[in-house]
Amino acid sequence: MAIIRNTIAKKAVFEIIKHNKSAISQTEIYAKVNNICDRVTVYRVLERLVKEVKIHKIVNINGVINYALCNSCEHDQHVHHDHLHFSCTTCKKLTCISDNHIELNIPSNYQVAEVFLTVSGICPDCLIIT
Amino acid sequence: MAIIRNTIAKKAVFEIIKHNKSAISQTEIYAKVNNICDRVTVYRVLERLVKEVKIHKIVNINGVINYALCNSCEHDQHVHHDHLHFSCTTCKKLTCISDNHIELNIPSNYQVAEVFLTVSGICPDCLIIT
DNA sequence: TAAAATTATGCAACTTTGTTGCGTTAATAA
DNA sequence: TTATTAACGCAACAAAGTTGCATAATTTTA
Repeated sequence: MAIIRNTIAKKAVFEIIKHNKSAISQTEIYAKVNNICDRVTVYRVLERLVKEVKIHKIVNINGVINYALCNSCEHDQHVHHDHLHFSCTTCKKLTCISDNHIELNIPSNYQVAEVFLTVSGICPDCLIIT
Repeated sequence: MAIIRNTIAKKAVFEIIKHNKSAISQTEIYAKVNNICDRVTVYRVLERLVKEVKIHKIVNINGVINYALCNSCEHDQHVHHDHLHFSCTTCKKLTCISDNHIELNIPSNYQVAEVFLTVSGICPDCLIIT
């Protein structure tokens, strides 16, 4: 059984994700770590944090993978995250929106694991600029 | 005003997407065109088909962009596709599921454009194998 | 507390996916 | 049938992600 260590790089990456108001990509995270570690390390740290369920992956509408720790699921460890993600087409930011319980109508021969609900459009910040 | 031509490559790509039972990626499409055209051409054809609203893009839960013409929206040209996509974690296939009208609860300061609803899990084909 | 074990890192090299420029080919309209 | 120009192929490039391996750092244990 592998013991996961709490290294400097891991702490830094986690803090960046924690304090970022929207979900953030590997590229953006690497730009923020200020060369305290290698590009590859960021990938490996993210992988470990996901495995530990400290953060989770969210795919943007353009296919970019973002990482976030969602406020709405901080209190419990549910695998099911049926909250909503807002993907801004202007600034490309991905934001977590409060819980949105939805009723699904999926054929019984499909085994559902997770529900991903993403809405595209323009976020409040970008609407102000316009 | 540019006139869009109906070329051999375009017809081939369209046929592949049309006859594939699940959404398909550029890589998979290129593998199927059997060298009738270049890799770059597939990218450009897909771009044109999306612009013509003959096919549309769907992002898989792992960030892979897939293309499909959804049965549920063949009859009308609605920009809003609020049907559901099932993303199989075993075979990685992305399938369109029948319409699933959902009620959303999004703050009024967000301007909604499109709704993307993707469910991950195991598809019927993979369940049989297990 | 020093040595052994093992987790994590850096670096280099590589793969995959997607993009761009430009000269050439081919589809369509006249 | 020719002229126009959209579409293509090719080469080169860029971005994103992965892998192998030697080294560094941390933890265990003796």
